[in-house]
Amino acid sequence: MKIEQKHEWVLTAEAAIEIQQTLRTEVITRDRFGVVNYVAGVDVGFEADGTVTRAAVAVLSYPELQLCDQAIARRPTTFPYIPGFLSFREVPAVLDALENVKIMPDLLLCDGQGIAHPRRFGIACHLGVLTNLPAIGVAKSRLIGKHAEVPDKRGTWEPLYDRGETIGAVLKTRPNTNPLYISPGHRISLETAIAYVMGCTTKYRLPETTRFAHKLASG
DNA sequence: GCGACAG
DNA sequence: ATCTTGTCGC
Repeated sequence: MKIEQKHEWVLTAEAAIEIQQTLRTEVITRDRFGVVNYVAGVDVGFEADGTVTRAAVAVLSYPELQLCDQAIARRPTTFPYIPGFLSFREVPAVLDALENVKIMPDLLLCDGQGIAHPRRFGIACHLGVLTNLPAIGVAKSRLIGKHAEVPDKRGTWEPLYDRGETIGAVLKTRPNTNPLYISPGHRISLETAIAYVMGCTTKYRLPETTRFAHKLASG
């Protein structure tokens, strides 16, 4: 897959904010996709004291969740971890990995937030807009927003609010474990995003897509 | 000014 | 993210 380069990756914090505010206007939070035959999990790890970024993409069949394709890419780390700017650190390597995938996924499950972000442009939005693929933000912890406590039962969820709007959902994918923070990344609604995350999750807290991608990105 | 803060 | 064994709880 060829990916259009919409902007530079070597930037100042001010330039990064400008890019987020520009690209956020392209984010679509309604369902704009057809049949989903393949879902992909995306994850990133680091090597050599963090100087090398390693991205992994795992493509699974849906709804069977069998691993069908995978790709890994390495790239020098050029951006530090700053809350609110995670995509500038991880996306370049992920795009490299996506270009090496043979089976193009119909949906992306990303580690991190979608619109549940200070400027409504988390890593799932950034990846979705640059690839034009439907994307969901699946985070293991909260970046922003408030929510009620989630009942301890698989499948239950509570809305995540910020500044008067619903920006995501706090979803219990498994009893006795911390919930996941789900938010639309691109071309998908919150309700549909929740349904697909549940559809990709079996007996563990994390979706199978994320679990496969994590194995690849870690060793 | 004082905390909070995806991976 | 990463450094890392055993251990607590369903």
